[in-house]
Amino acid sequence: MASDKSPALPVKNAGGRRLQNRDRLEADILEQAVRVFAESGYEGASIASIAERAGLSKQNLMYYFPSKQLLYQRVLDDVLDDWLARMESLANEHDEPRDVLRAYIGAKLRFSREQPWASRVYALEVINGAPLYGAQIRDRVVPLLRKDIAVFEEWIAQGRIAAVNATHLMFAIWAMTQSYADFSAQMALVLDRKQLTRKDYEDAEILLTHMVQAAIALPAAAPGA
Amino acid sequence: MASDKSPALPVKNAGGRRLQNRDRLEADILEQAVRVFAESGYEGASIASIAERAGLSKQNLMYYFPSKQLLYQRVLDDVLDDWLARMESLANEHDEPRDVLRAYIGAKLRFSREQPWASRVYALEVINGAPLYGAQIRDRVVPLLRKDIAVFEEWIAQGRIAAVNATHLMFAIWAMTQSYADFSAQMALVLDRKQLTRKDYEDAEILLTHMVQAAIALPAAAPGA
DNA sequence: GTCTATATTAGGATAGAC
DNA sequence: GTCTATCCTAATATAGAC
Repeated sequence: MASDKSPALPVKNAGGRRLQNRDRLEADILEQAVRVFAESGYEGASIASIAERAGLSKQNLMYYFPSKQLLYQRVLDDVLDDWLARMESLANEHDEPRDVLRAYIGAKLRFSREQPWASRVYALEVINGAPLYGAQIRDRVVPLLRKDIAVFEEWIAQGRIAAVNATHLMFAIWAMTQSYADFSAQMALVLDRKQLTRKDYEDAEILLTHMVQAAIALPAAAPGA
Repeated sequence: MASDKSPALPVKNAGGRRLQNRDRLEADILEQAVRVFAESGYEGASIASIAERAGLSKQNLMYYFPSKQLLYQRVLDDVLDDWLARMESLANEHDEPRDVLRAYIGAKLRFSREQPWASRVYALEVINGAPLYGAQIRDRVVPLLRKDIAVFEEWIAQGRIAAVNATHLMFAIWAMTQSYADFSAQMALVLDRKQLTRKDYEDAEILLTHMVQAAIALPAAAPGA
């Protein structure tokens, strides 16, 4: 009975895990880390819970990621990499504003649906005032948003869309699409489901596209001009 | 210099504080608690940091709020009380849909501006899946949202607004207004300010009102109908 | 190069002093 | 009724074993 409560199970870790290469193991850790950080926030998340889900000891995890903060920043780096890769193909001079915006909303919504943990980790960091990742946001996200806003303003100057506040329009698009990851729990309660369905995302895309397109629609041109 | 590093300062607490009545002291604690929870999340917030800001020891704080979870729930209760008091005066059968929506957006934006910590604490809870407050959200928030959505649907049935998806329209309004508290850090970075100004909120209100009103505008009626 | 035993601090909570 | 000294667990991180 003395061995009954033996802590930390010196069970030798079965030997199989350690044979997979480092990259693979790091990927496993990061996959669990993004979920745990999304569920509890940076300070609430514990190395132990991440390690447990990834199937190794917390001390072992810290061999691969020497500190909690480094792990967290790596998680956010990956979140941004994924998001930027999806979004940068848009907002070119491109075709019609309507089509560009439809594609933009679709891509952002898809990210919320396919990577809800990533969206939430990012949102948590921003809500908390970006204490640990503000510099990266300033360097990698803000320039992109500014570039998109400049595109809107160009369209306005060319008379292709209505003269709305381009900055706040961008904020609105970001907020509406982001909320389908961040606020999905409340949405599911309103819709009386366990979680949002594919159909819900389709309905969302239709409404959001309609809202943005209605907002930028030029007033019906006076026929005689 | 030996006293230089004395921990915990057994300074007798000055005697003045304890003379104020319990209600006043609880209000002080709650005011600091909402800030700390907003900055660090539930698990990240520590009793010690809340107590320190409120000017008492953590053990003493726990005399007034016996557990962290009770303090947290009390904070969220107060957040909801404040929010509900501001919102329930709206969404009556009321005048024109345009005016009702303008007032609704204005009130929700004002809450984001005046009570950013309250908004953020609530948002953090929802993002984390509402593990500690889901029942209250279901009982107190969801019915209100459903009622508002039903009002939209009534308007649609009466042909007073365009036939949009009322549920997602409500989600969009919530997301856009909420984001001026939750994402203000990122917005400030984009706008290159330390924090959002009154003018920013005015610009926001104009754009959001325009977006929603454009979305619900009836297609230009055929003149001869 | 990979993993584990150990140190150290800070967390929430209780029992007891005033 | 109000506040404080103390307990115990769990957190991150390091030093050292294999």
